[in-house]
Amino acid sequence: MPLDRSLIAGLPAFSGLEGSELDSILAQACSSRFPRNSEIFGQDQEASHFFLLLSGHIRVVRTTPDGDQIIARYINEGELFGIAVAMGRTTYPASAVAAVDCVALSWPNSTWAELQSRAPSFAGSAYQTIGSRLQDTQERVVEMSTQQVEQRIASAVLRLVTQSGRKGETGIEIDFPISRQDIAEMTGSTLYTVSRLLSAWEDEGIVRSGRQKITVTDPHALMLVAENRRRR
Amino acid sequence: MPLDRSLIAGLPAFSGLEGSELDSILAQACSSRFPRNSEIFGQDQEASHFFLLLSGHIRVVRTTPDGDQIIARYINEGELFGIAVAMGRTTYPASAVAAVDCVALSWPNSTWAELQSRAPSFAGSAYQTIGSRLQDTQERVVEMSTQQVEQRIASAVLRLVTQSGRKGETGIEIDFPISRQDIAEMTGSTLYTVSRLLSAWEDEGIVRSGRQKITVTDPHALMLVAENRRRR
DNA sequence: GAGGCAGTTTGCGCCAGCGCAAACTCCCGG
DNA sequence: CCGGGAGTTTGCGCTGGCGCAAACTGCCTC
Repeated sequence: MPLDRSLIAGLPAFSGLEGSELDSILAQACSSRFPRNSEIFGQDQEASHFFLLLSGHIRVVRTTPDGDQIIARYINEGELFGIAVAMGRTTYPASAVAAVDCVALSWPNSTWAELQSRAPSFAGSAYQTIGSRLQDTQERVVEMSTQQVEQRIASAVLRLVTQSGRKGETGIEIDFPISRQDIAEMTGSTLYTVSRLLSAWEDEGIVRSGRQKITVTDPHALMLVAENRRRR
Repeated sequence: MPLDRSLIAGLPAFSGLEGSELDSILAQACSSRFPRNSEIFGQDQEASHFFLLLSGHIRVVRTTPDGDQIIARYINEGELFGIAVAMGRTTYPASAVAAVDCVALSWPNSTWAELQSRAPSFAGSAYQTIGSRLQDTQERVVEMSTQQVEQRIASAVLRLVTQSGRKGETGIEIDFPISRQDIAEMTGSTLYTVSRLLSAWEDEGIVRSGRQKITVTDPHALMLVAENRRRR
């Protein structure tokens, strides 16, 4: 089945391209479904494709030699991922796992060079993506170096909520299942500490949370926690 | 004074370029001296130029709103830095300070687009630089999340020694002045802890260290420390 | 609707690493 | 050669956050 250009026309990665360009880019792409918890590519695997997430949420995970896992980031709808080719890498530096059922476009890496010359604005947006991920990661290093666990966890939850939030009954909720363990792996802490803090915040009326679910009821108060300015 | 192409001909960033191309790239560049401890550009400053370090060592520093400093990385001879333009940024995300007297080439950002089309392999190497910095930074996040302070500091010293090492009398030494505080800012620890560990390692015969100076006498033993495999 | 499993909560004890304070040492400039 | 300041060392006490263990809870399957 042919892919419709309306799938991608609105995305920033494709802004400034002609409709006909879009069609020819799409002609080389392939659309796939990835069920929840399936692996889209694995760490250190030969990089063969790059991807664009059409719908769903993806967890990017790095695993250390002795089995510790770290969540590098979550990918949201409309974002590029697996763009090892744009960094001149031949393997994926982390694995990508569908946090919910996902649909993604993929292109063989061999199309990168041609795409870059035919649609430089597309390549440019890939480079910008990498640049902003470098910024985010640096920011994370700064947080881990200077802030204590409570602030880091508050920041992480805020980021999740603003980037992947959905309006719910009582506040903004993270719109994919996320466990205490996941938050721990994003913040360099432990599932126990995350659980204790979420409980404490719930007592203060800042969040409501349950099994793989977090709703922020008072974002402003959570910002104060993240900045270590909350009065207790 | 005209710049000689031999300055840059050997650098990976310029591999695969004609001599005449080199000359025309150099014609747009400007060479500057930066005395030790001077600032080359400041964090959040409008990005006007990108740079190539010809000689010396540069410290890239991020400062938080409440005054904490983090060393993001050190730049060695032959490396690009300040390439905000390649990431589509308009400001420098960190400041750059000369760790020793330095000489660097600089180009106005306005030359980037032209350079990219005339010497795509040069631009490509800039993108690769950004990609590998992203990898390094992710690696640092993983270390900070999973390893304890002693291992992180050992890894940091090893990295400094392999990237900026110089053979000395009794071992390999870091060839620019570096304080306990600097190491603390690279590893998310404190100058006290760094000092204590260096003292302990000195007792074990792994390093020798003094004022702003570190010499690794037994790199293999230090690797064991970094991997948490040393027998005590 | 009855398990059962995956995820969560909470008590408890512990220790790695922080951070102050004070002393020390080395280097540099005059 | 002397003085001062920057960088370093070390003792000491404290505590944030870890990590085990055990109980609990809610969801999904059969």
